Amino acid sequence: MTGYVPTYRVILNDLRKSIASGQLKPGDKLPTLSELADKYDCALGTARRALEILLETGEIIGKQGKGTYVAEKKL
Amino acid sequence: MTGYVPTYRVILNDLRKSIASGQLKPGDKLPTLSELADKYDCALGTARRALEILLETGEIIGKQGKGTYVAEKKL
DNA sequence: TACGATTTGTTCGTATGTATC
DNA sequence: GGATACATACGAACAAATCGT
Repeated sequence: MTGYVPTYRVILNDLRKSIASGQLKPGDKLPTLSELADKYDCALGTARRALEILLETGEIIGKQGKGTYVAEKKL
Repeated sequence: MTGYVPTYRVILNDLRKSIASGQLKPGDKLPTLSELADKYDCALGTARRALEILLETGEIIGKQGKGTYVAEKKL
């Protein structure tokens, strides 16, 4: 089984793994939407969906015109 | 000022208010995507965006082919 | 059993706006 | 002004699950 995993979930999991492992540290800039879409061979909207969840949960911070960054750890 | 509020945020806030006020109780069925899109005069995708956030945060539960329901309060 | 209608779930494409560099 | 990048919104297509006939 293992089931089907939607693309946006794959991206979401990968990013969370990168943050948890310290590969991406607080303040670090994440790949752009274009880079993610290219890496996972998906549409921009699909890549964005992963980021939207991380944004909503406060795990990353989006800065218009600049990029998205790993949020500072909150206690 | 007062700032612009995106449509999906308006829907999100309204639904959260309905849940917090008890107007929508745990187990209750939420309006369908079509109904929300109709009520707020927006596209299905925009209405869905509000629900996706509530789904991600566990505030509601989606059941394919049936509808979306207010989640049981967790302790 | 089979079919259609309904509803949620995923993905794509496009357009426009806003902010930064 | 132009290029880059995030933010919102629309439309469309298809899959999967459910329900009623």
